[in-house]
Amino acid sequence: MEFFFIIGMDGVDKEKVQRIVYEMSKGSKYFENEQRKEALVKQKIENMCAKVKKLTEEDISHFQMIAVKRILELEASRDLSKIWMHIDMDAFYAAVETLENPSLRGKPMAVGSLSMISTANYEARKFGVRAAMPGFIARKLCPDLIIVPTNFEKYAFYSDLTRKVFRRYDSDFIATSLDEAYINITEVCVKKGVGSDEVAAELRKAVFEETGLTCSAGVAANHLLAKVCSDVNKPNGQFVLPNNEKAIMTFVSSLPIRKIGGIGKVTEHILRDVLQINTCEEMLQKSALLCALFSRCSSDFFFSVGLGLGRTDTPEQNSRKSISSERTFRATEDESFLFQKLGDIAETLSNDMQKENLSGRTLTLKLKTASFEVRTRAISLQNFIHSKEDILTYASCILKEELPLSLRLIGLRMSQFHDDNNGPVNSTQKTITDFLGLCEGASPSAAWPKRQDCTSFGDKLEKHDGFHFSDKPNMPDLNVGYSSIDDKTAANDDDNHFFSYESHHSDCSRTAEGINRLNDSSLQLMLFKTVEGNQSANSNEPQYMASQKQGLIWVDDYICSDCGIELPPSYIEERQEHSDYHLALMLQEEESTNNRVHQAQSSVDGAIRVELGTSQGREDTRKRRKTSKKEAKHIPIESFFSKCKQS
DNA sequence: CGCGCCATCATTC
DNA sequence: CCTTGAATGATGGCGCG
Repeated sequence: MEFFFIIGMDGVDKEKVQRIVYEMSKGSKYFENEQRKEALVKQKIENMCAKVKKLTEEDISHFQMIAVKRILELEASRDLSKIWMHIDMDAFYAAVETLENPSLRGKPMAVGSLSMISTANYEARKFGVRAAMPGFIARKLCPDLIIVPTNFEKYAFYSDLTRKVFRRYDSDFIATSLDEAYINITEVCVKKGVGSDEVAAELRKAVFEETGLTCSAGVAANHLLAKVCSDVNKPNGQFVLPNNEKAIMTFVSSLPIRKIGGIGKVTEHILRDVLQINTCEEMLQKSALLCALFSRCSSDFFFSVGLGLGRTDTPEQNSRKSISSERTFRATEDESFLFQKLGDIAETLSNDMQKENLSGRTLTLKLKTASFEVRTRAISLQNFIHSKEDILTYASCILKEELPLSLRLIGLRMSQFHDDNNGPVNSTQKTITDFLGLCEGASPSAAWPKRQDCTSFGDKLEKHDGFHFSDKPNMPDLNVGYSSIDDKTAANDDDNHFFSYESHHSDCSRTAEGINRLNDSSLQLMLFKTVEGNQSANSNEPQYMASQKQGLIWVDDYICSDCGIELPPSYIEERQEHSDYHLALMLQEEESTNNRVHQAQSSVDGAIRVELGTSQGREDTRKRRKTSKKEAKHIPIESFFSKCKQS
């Protein structure tokens, strides 16, 4: 298992780097978790392979027809009329630190901490030090490494300087982070009557003169390609991909899929191992299979990649959809410590929300256990909250349900905003006409995960909701929707510190009154409790469960006798969970037939969770549900947070 | 069935 | 000092009207 792909780094002893990373990692809880996740990906890949094998000739020709049709549609939407430039600052944080402390120049150095590196300069990269690598491993790779703590104000300051330059070329340029931006230079090229290569060189020169920092530029017909191009001659270089189809197709034909924004480690792995897709070109060659295996949205994205299509428009500014705060600490079970942390997080979250005058009605608690397993629990309220007290009241309520547990991270996220200034929920909503306009502009999304606007198309104007967009697999057009994740530094100068803009929940104290306002969701929580109470009174149930566990049969040591799901013998835990699931279902049925009020049914979750809570460690309930029914295909992939970055 | 809601996963910097 | 923090979107299950 490798944590980092060592890409294009001449002079790096890859073998040695990998060995050291492995030595440092193996045996740790983190490592175990990574292995667990890897196994799940492998399983998913096997399932998909099986699915491919089962496809008949007819199936394939059927999908082939669909694929060809969609590819033609996409091709027809190609827009070569714009010239986009993507700018990526070189080792930005490290470069800024070096600028302010020239003694660092020429020495291997990284920005971050011993637990995590944000950016490494090029000297450090020679040793294999990378962003997203923990500092203690980086030190092992490069004992002389200087690690400088992050200082975001500095970076924001220099980022602003670069943006002043960008603005001169495109007043509507799109900043995607402190160190990256998309700039539409179509007009500038025309006005100055020069080629895009000259414009790029000029802009980079201006950036250097006004900031002392170097950057790399990529020029192409759309965002997706421009971004790839800016990486080609990094650092301090540029690459122009001419706006003609031939050049684009040639470029794309040998391009490894991993270079594309939106295709990460897992997707790369799946595409390679299931369909032998390594280059973007092969996305088109395997189009029928892609159609067969992936959703419309995903397969269309893959085809776009194969065609070298991407966004060509400047989306209107998207407003924030959620705000969150989280903290990692040494794993502990100490509840008073955990609740104190929760309070801290609630406070920073509340402060952050006040800065932007936000109020939300969905609160999500995020936990990471000592074994690196991530769980989230959310509640939606009827009213909008923003005060520390309110947040803490509800958050504590959810957290209690999960304890006891050894945790290494707690996080809180608020979403479903009510913005004071703009009236209820998201006024910057697109109208249907806007949506169609976007579609006519054609371009499929530059990044894969963009179907948000399709959804709001179906919605009424105000309905837009932040956290989750339900699915419409059969929307007429894929598309578009863009998250211009601008930094907090951008434009939030509203110094309105209204503590009570909605009188009825402004100064609610965290105890009595807070609890009184508990609504539906909190009611559900209460229900959990009720069930739990019943259960613990019923003390013979655990044994009953234990005896039943052996009752379930794995046909051919592989297939569940009850629902047909396939789980290899080596998946001991998963099997255990699976039988627990059936058991919980049974108990559930028993209970509901035994006069149980419909309330109990509506909290299946709670019931299942509680039962399992006593039979063994608390496990996730969703997984069980997922494995129910015919849904044997998708064992969920766990997320990786180790990255494969090069910049 | 469509929608709201929840949980998990993937991705990015 | 032993694997970050913030944000977004996709996907999919479940319950409800």
